[in-house]
Amino acid sequence: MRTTLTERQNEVFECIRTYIRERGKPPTIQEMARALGIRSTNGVTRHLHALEKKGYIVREPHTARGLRLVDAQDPFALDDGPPALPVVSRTSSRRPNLLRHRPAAYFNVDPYFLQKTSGPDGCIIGRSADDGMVGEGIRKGDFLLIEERSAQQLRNGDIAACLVEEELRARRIFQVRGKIFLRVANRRYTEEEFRRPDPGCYVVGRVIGLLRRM
Amino acid sequence: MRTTLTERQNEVFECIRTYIRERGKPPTIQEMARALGIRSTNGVTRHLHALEKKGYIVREPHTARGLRLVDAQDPFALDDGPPALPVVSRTSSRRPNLLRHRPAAYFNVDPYFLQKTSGPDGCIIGRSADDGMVGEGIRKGDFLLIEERSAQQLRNGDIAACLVEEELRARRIFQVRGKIFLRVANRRYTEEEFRRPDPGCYVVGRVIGLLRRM
DNA sequence: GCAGATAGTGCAATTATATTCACTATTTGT
DNA sequence: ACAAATAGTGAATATAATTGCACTATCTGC
Repeated sequence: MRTTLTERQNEVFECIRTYIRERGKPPTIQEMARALGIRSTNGVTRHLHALEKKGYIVREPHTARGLRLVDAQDPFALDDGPPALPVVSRTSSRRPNLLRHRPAAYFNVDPYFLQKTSGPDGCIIGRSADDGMVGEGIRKGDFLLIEERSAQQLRNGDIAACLVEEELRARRIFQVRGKIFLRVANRRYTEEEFRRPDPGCYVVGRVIGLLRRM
Repeated sequence: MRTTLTERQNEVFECIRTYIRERGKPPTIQEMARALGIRSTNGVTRHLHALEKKGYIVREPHTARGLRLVDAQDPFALDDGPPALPVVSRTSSRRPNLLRHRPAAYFNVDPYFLQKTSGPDGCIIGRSADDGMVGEGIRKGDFLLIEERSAQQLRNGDIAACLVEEELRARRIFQVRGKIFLRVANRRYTEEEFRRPDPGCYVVGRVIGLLRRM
């Protein structure tokens, strides 16, 4: 049924996804335990049960690395085509200039969704990395239409797309006295706070639309 | 290095590749033995040594499924252009044949969002008339990508787009004994129930995607 | 004829990995 | 106030998987 994930469960999921992308195979339970700072393999097992019940992974009992992401062909291969917006690939908040560097794909987006903006040039697409904004209808995996803007250009209460380390997150942004607050719309997640120039948080821009495949 | 493979070695390599494509992780040595009709794991190990020495795989000693193809990448892409889908205007459930009659607009939708379907021909766009599915991330005013299907073609639990009188609603559909149940994901809304041929309710199809302007 | 690559069998030793149980603690929904 | 979901520790156990050794057999080029 694909219910939403808790913050911790999302970390587990991302840990698996990262591992697969980097090493070409799913992690073992102990490797996950190490990566997540959990000292008991059973702790991880519980998370896996939860992820499986919620439909994010499929498990194959009694087999090493017996684990598959349901998300499936996530590396949506590079399809070229007519003018379109770049779908940014995973980028670190510490290297924001790489954002447009090597897009994972390009999506055709109808101009209707780009109204009010300066046009398609200043827009990119990114993928929501967690469920922090389910309360506002933004789910993990949704493609966010982002109008690139610096933090200074955003107003308090805008929905911003931010890179927090390796994750792209949609959040309501509030900026007060040199601090950035990223407010969530999901009780299982917590508000985050950053000092203004913080390499761990890069504001990509304002979220002006959303695309979802179901 | 990359010298050429013997016929048998190529069979081993293909066996690995197939396995990874189908199961999302590399095979164990015993699984390869079984698949190749070799009765001793050591027989396979020798092949793996050969493949590694020739540069076709990388091995990670002492780890389950500790194996990676050096090659990688089998891209998939089917692509035409950006099809334009009709955005249906207000229609009554009593005149479903007017659905495609005078579209309010056309949206270009990236083929990525139409994958898994028979193509753009059977798809239309409609606008969610209420907040009955906020719990699943669908809000009033969202544009629903709808794969046109009759009620019979939908499975219980699918998210369906239905015309209820003048309103287009997204709902989880369940059909039991000649009745249609439209389940909501919002506590403020109530489940609805219809007899199968009910002019007050017309099932347009399955919701396969979502577009939102913010 | 013979070294060297190729392709196996069968078994035992040793890790790696998954599973289960008992127990604690916090948060969330009703 | 209570049940259920969430998040964990720690230890014991069973199974899955890799590795190593000894031995056989067929090719190939020189």
